[in-house]
Amino acid sequence: MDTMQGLKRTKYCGEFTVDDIGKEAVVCGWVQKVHDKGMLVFIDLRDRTGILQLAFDDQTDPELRAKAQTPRAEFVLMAKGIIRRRESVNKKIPTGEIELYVEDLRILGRSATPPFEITETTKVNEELRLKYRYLDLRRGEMQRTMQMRHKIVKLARDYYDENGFLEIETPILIKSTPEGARDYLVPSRVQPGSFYALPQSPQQYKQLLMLSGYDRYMQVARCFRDEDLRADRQPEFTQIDVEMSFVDEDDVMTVNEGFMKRVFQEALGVEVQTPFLRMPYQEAMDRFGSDKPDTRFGLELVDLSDLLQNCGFKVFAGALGTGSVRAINVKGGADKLTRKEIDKLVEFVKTYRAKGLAYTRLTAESETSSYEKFLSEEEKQAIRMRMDAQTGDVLLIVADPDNQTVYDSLGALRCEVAERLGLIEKGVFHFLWVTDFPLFEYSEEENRYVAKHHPFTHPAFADLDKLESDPGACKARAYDMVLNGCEVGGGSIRINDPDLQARMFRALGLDDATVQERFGFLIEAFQYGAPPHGGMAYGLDRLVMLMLEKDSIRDVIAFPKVQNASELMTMCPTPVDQKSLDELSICVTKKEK
RNA sequence: GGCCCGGUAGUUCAGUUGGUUAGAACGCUAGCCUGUCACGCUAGAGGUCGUGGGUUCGAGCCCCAUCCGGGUCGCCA
Repeated sequence: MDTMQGLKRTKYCGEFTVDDIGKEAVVCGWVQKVHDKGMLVFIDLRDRTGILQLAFDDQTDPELRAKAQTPRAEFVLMAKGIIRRRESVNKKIPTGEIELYVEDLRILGRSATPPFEITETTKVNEELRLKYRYLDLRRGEMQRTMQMRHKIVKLARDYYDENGFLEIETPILIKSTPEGARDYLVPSRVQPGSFYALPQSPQQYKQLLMLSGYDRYMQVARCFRDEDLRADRQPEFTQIDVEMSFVDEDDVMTVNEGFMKRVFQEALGVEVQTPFLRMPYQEAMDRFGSDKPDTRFGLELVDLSDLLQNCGFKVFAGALGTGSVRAINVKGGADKLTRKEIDKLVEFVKTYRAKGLAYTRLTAESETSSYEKFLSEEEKQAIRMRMDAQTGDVLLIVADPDNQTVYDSLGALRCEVAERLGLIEKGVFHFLWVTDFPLFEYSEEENRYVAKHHPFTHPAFADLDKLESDPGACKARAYDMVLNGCEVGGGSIRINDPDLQARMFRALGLDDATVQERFGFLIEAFQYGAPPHGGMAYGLDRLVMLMLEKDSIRDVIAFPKVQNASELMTMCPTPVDQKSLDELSICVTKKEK
């Protein structure tokens, strides 16, 4: 192998243009492809900017030409020569009109045959890509993704800086508070039996920073949650975390709409209209069956409950009272939604606990329905009228005594149908705020109310007197930023009154001792002049994923984890040796495998 | 923890009703080639069909278990 002694790179491969013709140049990179024609040798050299062709011909010193025939894919080369115009142009690449006519070639690194070809087009199993992530990251698509991610983070820092925000780092080793998601725990060596937690978010620290008078804070913050993974969820992820003092909802929303406008403009060249639509939670549920509605298409939910008060059909009648009967009309969907397709949708809604899916399919030839025969002519007509049912339409109905089940199943169904029917336009970005969330939700598992957002969320002013008497009816001063059916960010105005915070903890069923043990420092801090404050946090990974229209969050993270929370390259987590465990006073009782 | 999908050369895949020696393309190796760029030509190597068990005269194919990966429900203040 050679050294790079005496050579210094002049420019990246992709930066050369016809203006460089005649100039001497030194380039370095990885071998994309060798075209060995015997007397003519071409090597495509790749770096993070693109590809430049190295050329050797019959005028080249035979020894050098022979050397040029030895590199294989992914060898690391450095070459000195003269940029010249190509005899035959390759219109497919930006540097296709020029080449480097090589005078000095150095082989700086050899490569084994890679487990997969590193090209733009080769399809490779993700499992293999992740095992060899360092090779996968060489691909142009990943290079562009990482560069875009960098740009978005830089825009965040620039934007918030220009608006008076300070980036302040908060600790990674923090106190464990078992409210909410599971914590990742870190054992303390010097205090046997005690543990730190990794932060699920910098929530409490950023609130304390407001109390300390920093007024506007932001952080690109790594967060950890020990919960099961999804296509859009990783156990460690990055938040753009923002907090402001002396603000209300409008202030937080306005400054963050500004960030979206800026980042979409500068990173993607997309104009985002502000202010965003604001939609109360209940409206989002009633119209879209979701608190993060995808507003890029219609298929809105329609409540049929009032039409079926005296209905003889048990499935519908049984849903009334505690629940409801709701439907979507798939306009003109009858050709695509065949009986067989509808059967699949029936199975689909069952995953959301719906017991079934009633349908009416109206084609020019026939009208088929799973339920109309159980209804009176008046009821049937009333439904069709309300749904604006016409020939070519398909009505899909879910009835359930639990409203949440109706919302969940129909909300997911409308997205599924839109996907199958191709109703979702590419390259469009629909933002909205969902507001007026419930403050609490009832946990069947814990048999008590739990905070829907987190326990520091300020209740709506109108509901302050209902905190104890009717917690289920209390609204929160919380807001989620929703983009194309995905929650990209969320936040709230926080409680700054220690008495109100204490009432909140009591409403959550936490006794004084527990509150003191878990949140004592916070309550105490709030005795010392806490300003009104609020903020929000973005899921950076999700934002990047949506901006680049990727299907998986793993595609925008350099070294992601797979579904069982392990990393396929290093194979962590791994058992540790007994000595390490002893040092930490840890005894492992259950060993897997 | 539940449900669904997948696992066959290095890679991406095909493999009929269970039937002889498991195929293709790309990649790889060797040789040839004076403008290639999805180069071309000639020759060649390469397989524990994820793993274990079972059914059968016979299993890549059927059954059971298990591992790995993906999607999803629960979970994710």
